[in-house]
Amino acid sequence: MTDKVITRFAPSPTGFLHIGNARTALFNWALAKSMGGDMLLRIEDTDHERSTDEAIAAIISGMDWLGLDYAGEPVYQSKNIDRHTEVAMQLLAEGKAYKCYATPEELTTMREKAKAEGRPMVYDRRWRDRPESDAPAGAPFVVRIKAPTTGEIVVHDKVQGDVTFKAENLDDFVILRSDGTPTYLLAVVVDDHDMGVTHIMRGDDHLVNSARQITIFNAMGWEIPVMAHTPLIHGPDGAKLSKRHGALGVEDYRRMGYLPETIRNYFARLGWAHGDDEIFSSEQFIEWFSFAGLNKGASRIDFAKLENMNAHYIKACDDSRLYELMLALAEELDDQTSLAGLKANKETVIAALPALKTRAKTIVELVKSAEFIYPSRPLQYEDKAKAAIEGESLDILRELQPALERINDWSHDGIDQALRAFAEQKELKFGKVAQPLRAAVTAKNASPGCFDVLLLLGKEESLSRLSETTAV
RNA sequence: GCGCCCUUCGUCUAGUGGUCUAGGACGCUGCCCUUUCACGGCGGAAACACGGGUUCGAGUCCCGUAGGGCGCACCA
Repeated sequence: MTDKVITRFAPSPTGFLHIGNARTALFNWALAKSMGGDMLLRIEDTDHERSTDEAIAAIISGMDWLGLDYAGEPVYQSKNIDRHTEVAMQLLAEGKAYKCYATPEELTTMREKAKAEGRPMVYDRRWRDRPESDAPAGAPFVVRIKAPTTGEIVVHDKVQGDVTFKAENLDDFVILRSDGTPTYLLAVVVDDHDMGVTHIMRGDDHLVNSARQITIFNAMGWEIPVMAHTPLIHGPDGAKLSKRHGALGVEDYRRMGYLPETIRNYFARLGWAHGDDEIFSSEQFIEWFSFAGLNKGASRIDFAKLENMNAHYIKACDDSRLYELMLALAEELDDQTSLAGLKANKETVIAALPALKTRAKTIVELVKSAEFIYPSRPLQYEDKAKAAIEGESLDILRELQPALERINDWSHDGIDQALRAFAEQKELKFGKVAQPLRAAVTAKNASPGCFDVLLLLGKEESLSRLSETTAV
């Protein structure tokens, strides 16, 4: 039991589940699963200003959508504040931390001076060894930890290797604010320890934090968990992922029509590799996951590749599930027209899916491609479709109409034979007949093949649309 | 500015001193298939940031330079 691997995902609820955090969760999840352990979820909600119930719900639903499960109930950091404070007091009592009465102004001056002298901007420990009697009576104070003043702190990182920081560059950071509340640095260490976390994997923007937190682990005499800092993901332009890149939250990806398995596979592959494997299941990912496969440098999101992978998973997806996904998306995007059309034509849509699947990169595109099944009447022709049914093509369609009406066997073969016979009789290339017919019936310039479409719509509907077209 | 880290095709990456005239994937592109759009099949262009070492031999090890990233709060 004591050997069981425990990882944790610890997002702060600030609006949505950030895709970068989601990937961190994915890695933690895979790590835990691969070692027969569990991943825990901890909501870092100590910043009341920014934490909302909606944000917490977004994180949980995002995890759920991605299929990332965690053991037990989410832990809310805000509920452990008393415990964090208790630890701070213990450190204070043991002389491993001290009260600092430096004012904000003093700290600002300190930073400016350090900057001017080209030194790291660290607190100069002016209260570290001053006697309590020097304390200004009744003045506010913060509690700072006594960090090592000499030597070095080494983060033994499973991804980055040993990263060394000189003690002089890491100051005595605050663990308890002047209002008595614990800081993030303290809270995380206490929670990680109390939750029995054995492996901490987080973005490498936390590397310096880890060095500081090691100080707390040591001061408390707690075992330091295995640490791993994963590279960050950047936008297509190489800059830090931000709003202007468009898709930040996992919900954005869902709304853009990506499948959860695509997101899992793509983001697992981003910054991590198992040889040349590109497409793999979550089971394989878990089986293959190891720190060794992680890269050190940041990587950029490539939406073209993401789309390609999504197209792959759409093709592989079961038709009835795809239909449900289409419904859910139409609902989420409040696309009432599609929602009604999809619901009213469930059988036809599902029957059309095998042909539609190969043409869609996203569920959004898939929904759009199904529109020909339930078009508004009179038909609204897309420009290119209109061009395909003008002039001689319109004449051909008019002559074709009776030929189609005579078809008794409305099957793939039956339609095939009739159309080819018609083309041969008129001495037309087959495309001269099929292409206008397809455009006339779907009102689109891109759709499944002619036979597929006629078959899906049925004889009556097909002829109805055709006569509407030729009646112009 | 200070600290830490990173650097193979446009992008994601394989590569752990010889098998690298550097492999795969996406994208781009040529051809084939074809009733549109796609799918699919077969090809092509495309990279070891630069400069020094070490070594019989370097994409792989070391140093420097350049470029990039992250961090530098009584925020998390």
